[in-house]
Amino acid sequence: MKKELTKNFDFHEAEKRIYEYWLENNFFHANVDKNKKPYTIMMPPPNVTGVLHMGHALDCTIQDIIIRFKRMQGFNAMWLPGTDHASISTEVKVVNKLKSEGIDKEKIGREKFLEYAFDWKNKYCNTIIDQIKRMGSSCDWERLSFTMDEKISKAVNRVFVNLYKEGLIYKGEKLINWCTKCKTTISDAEVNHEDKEGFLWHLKYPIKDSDKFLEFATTRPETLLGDTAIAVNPNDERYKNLVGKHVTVPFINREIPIICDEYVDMEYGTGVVKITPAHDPNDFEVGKRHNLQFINIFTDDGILNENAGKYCGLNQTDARKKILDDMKELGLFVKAEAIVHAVGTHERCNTIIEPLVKPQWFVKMKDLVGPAIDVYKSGQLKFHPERFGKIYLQWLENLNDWCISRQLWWGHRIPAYYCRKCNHIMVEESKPKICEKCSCDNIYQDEDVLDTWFSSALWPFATLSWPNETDELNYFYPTNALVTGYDIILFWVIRMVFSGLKHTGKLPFKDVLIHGLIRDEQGRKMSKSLDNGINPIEVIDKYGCDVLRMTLISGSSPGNDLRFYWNKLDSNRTFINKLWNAAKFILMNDTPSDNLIFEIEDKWILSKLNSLISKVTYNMEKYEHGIAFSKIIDFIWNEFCDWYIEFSKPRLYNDENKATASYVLKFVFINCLKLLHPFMPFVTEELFLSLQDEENTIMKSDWPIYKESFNFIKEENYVESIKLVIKSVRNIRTEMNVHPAKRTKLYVCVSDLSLKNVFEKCQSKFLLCGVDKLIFDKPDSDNNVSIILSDCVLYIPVDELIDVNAEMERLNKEKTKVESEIKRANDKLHNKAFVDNAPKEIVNKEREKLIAHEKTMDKIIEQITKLKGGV
RNA sequence: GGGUGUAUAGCUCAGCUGGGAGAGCAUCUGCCUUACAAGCAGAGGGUCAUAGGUUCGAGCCCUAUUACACCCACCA
Repeated sequence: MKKELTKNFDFHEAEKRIYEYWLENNFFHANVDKNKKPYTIMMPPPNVTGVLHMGHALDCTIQDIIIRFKRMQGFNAMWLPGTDHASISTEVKVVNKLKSEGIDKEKIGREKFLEYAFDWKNKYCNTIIDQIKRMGSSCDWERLSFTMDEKISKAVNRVFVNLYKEGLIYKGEKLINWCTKCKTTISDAEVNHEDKEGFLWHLKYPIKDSDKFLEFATTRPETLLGDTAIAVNPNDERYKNLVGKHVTVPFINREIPIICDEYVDMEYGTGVVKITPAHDPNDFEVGKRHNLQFINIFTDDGILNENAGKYCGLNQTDARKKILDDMKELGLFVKAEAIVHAVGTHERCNTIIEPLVKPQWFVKMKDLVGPAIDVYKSGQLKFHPERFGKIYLQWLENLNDWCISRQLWWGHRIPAYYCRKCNHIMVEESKPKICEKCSCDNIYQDEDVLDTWFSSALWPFATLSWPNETDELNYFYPTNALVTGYDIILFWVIRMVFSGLKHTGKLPFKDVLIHGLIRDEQGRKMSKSLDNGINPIEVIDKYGCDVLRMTLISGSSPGNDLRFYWNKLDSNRTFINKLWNAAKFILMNDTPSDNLIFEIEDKWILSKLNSLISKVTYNMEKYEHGIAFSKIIDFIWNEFCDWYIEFSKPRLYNDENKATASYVLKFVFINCLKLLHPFMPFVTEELFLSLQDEENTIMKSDWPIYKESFNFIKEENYVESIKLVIKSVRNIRTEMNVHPAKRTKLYVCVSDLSLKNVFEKCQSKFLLCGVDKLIFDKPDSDNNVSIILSDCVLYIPVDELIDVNAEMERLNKEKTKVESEIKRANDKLHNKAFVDNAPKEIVNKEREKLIAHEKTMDKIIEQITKLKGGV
């Protein structure tokens, strides 16, 4: 006898114990094994900025489902976990924390600051790892990585040096996005464009050697202090005669030329644009084309600098106000027009981005994007759902050079070294001892660190010790699938693809599985500011990990956002309970296997299980987890529990071929547990262990396989007929308010002899509808309610006299229903086009339906005639 | 300005290759039947956003429209 199960599943105790058991036995670890096919997933490393949220829980759940599925299928499955240093995000948090303790980053200096940052990292990293474990994730903890690990730093340096030597990384003075709050550059991808209400100011400059003015429009009047030209469209007749002349910028009395450039839109504003090459991306380009001067008027804090003359020291808002006032005073103000325009802000702190010209490091994208586009177009790289491929492509085709230097401390310091004496730049993996040009030893390293995504881009191979040609790298790389949210396709997926192709010559993964975001009950994004985020651990504490995982998977489809309902958790919990109780029932009736003789319901459920296995496997392979999962639930609840277990009871209790019933119960249930295991690892493991004689983890059991020999079509049909009779009788009894406990006889008129035999043999099954005796004959008395099915007529005897009129009415209603069915089928079959064009199976199916309905109709009419005779 | 997604039962959402509209929750009715009341049995509830088109046949494919959401973009 196996161990008894408690009343309910105690997930608190079990989850802890089972996870320990898995760890102790090293089930998650995968070694290089050339006899087995590898299956690899690299976990998108969560940022060490804080605790994990529901989105991570979804991410982990999907990956764990895939990896457990593949492991059971016999792959050498390896899921590598890790965390990301998240350069700017973490640095901002650490700076704030220090600030609250009265510590100033600049005062303590780089090294001390990094100590604090590592403390922070260690703290959150541990929390994150605990969270991932609580989610049941079967990742290979021995391979846990962090983006600032030595091996990854080594890869980062190697990549930087290689790209530099190939000319794909360069240092250049370009207009970059500057965050005046974080005091660092950021990449284009980190800039959000928000529509904001503002004004289009119409101002004018005096034209030199003339008493006329040139009117222009601008959204940023304060930048006029950095103007070095004013531009019109070359085709604009209005201003043709002015081109080549000069205007004077007031306050600083700078004379600037009137130039023409295609970029100017004649229709917009006055068709005249002031050009501030140092503070606007378009103006920057114009400035380069026309060799204009670049005058920076801002400090790194966004305050006007000494180039701003008397406005020096003012912030932008004050400067704007003052300049507009002064322009009015000078009579140079025309009007203000209210407009809505896009303003770039930093996605992390919402500060308005200031475009500035600064020397920074860039990755030249032109040569790198090509291969990344090719792998998609040739079908090597696949997105699920497919539509995300379009987004991938759209982004790749519009990429500008990637600004990778950041004026921060937390991150990979740029491996560029400068000679103090001759300013020579050396890019090397480690610090050169002497300057290769002047041989002096006065050398210092670039102060900046790299964009955090520079290292994430190398994640799939850097974690396996690239550039070392390790066995691990050759075996586990390229990986198989990448699972992530749609919000980081640009930041991460694209960069991993071109980096993988460039540095390893291989596509880092073939399948990209994109999931949606988790929203709150009202459909809002979960965010700190709304304080509507839910910690997955809170849910796990309350409901258990399996319930959380079910909730994240069921009723969702790939790529679509998902609302998080507490309500949904309750309904999922009931399934665990159902499963638990089914197991209890099976254990209670466990009988040693004997000579197995399968009865029709055994064959029916085995056959059903067989097709379930095939369908579920198909959906799993296509990453359709929600569909696969609901099919399993449906089978367990609505076929196995509701019917098979009920069918088995008379056999078990009366010892009629009990051994076979017990065997089939266990066999089917264990297969269900296996199918369920990727979704709900804990409860399935607990039950699997309880049902086995030996301790044998479900994790390493074989994924069920479809078997042709388990197809029992005939038996499936017989049992479906029995079910139909039972359902029909139940329906009538309820309609007639017959107490469920009341037992009746059932008269059955069935013409098909083999079906009659089946019914005869299965008498006990009809207890499920309160029938304790079948009589294969017409009843003597007329006091019956009749049920007409296509292959049989049933009569339920009633005690009281039946209301003939009511019974007539009921039969007539049935008749109308069947009539309309017959009409529908007839219309279809008389439609020559349908018969000629539709596939044969469809037409045949329609014919069969018609015949069945006609049979039913005959019987209904017969019954009605009989009733009429009685009246 | 360009692009993508969503619109199906009161609510939240599934619907795989085009072949009689589904689930969970909620509602109504009856049952504490020896695995399970976190349960069982039964029932009601839908013009699949709108208008066209393709097809023998459309929730699904095509075109247009409407509403909502998101992404990209330098119009000063």
